[in-house]
Amino acid sequence: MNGKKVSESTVGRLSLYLRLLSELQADGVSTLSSDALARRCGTTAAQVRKDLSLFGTFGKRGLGYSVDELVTELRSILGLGRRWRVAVVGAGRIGVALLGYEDFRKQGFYIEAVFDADRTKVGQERHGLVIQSEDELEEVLGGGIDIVIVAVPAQWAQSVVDRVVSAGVRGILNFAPTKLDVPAGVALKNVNMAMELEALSYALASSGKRPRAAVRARG
Amino acid sequence: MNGKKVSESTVGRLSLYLRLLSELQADGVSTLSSDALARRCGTTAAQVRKDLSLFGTFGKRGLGYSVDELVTELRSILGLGRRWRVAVVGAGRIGVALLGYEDFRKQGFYIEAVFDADRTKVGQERHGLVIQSEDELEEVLGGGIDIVIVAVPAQWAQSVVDRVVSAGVRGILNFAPTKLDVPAGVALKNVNMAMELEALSYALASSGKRPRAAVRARG
DNA sequence: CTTACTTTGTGAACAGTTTCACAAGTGCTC
DNA sequence: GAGCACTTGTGAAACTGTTCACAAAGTAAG
Repeated sequence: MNGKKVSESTVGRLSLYLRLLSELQADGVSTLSSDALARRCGTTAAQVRKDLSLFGTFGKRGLGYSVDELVTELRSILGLGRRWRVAVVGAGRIGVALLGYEDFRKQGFYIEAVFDADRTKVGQERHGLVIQSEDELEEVLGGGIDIVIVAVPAQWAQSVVDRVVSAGVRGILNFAPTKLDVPAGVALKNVNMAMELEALSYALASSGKRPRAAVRARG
Repeated sequence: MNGKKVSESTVGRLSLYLRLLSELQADGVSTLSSDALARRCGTTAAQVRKDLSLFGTFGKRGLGYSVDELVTELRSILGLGRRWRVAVVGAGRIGVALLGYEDFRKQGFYIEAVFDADRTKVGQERHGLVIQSEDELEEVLGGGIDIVIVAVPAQWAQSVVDRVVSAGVRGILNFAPTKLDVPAGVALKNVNMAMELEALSYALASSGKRPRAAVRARG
């Protein structure tokens, strides 16, 4: 492994590679070229090789990559070799939908707590978890939660994030449609569905005006 | 407006600007400099001006931008001056959660139909919409649906997309954690929550090893 | 009207990412 | 083991997106 910096897009592609390789592994495929992987991920062979080369030398010339080995390496690179303890703040529609999302658990992300500010919800059960009061946020998060998913209305998101950060959490996934500030050293990712719809709106509206404005998102 | 190409990141920022400006407009702010806007959006003044300059000349030198005017312009640029007719395919947890998401409707995205392959769900009501059979997909979509949100399990997503595209829909928002192919001329956007979590995992895992690996997502 | 100050719009410089192109390594066959 | 077909890893080139820096244009005050 060399010490070059790794871009966000590279990390995104690594996730994609891993997902695909896991499927192939289940299908019993043992070896794969960068070209075959690239084709299935909608990228190029050179891109695949560059991405992987940031972390080491995993391929065999003339042969390609061992699927098993690459799955192992990618899981290690992405930090998926361990159990990540996750909490959800906000037991609204989105927050609750995430509680039951099996894909998270499959990759080692275990949702262990869910909070809501609404006293009438506190104590109720959702997908096997009892909704806790936001008053208990600091106490519970301090017990070793790694990642918090923020699914509260936009106007409260920043204050929730501030509390979460001061409770020592260093990874945040934000679903509130607003820009959040976190101190350096805290990783923040945003899922903004309204923004994606607006991007579609833009693509559709402008493709009507300009002759060729096809937009294809990566992976 | 000049004919330069507009990057995905620019479009994303335009959404952000619009959201912020709408808030300021509600607060009665009438005028704003690129620097003030940039600061609130986590970008730079030059970036704001470059983004806007792709579409026209909206500012007044020495003064800044009129909030009202810019809101109008951005809505027009993003194609938000109209009602977009949306359908959701997949009435699972995520699909149903989206039906009740008020933010969509606020920006002009109206969810008018929801489909599921599960016969036992068909006919049931969710958030005021009756779940329809996927057999009716082509017929209903042909009635003028602009955008389809795909919220089905990954292994069925591609076949749903193929049907949706051949029904004439040209905008797709995909929540299935898989890479989809669409023909040129169809706009596809992906929301991949598992991938975002993996990016957090990467950031957290590697910040433990390397001295300074703070990751701050834009927006 | 003139001066001082503010802010835009944009060409040019810079930085980051992707693609190209090819030497070097590997397996297979004869 | 020599020749052939294939594929990797990577420096260099091309491309894309961001930041800089400044002329031009506007406001405000005296």
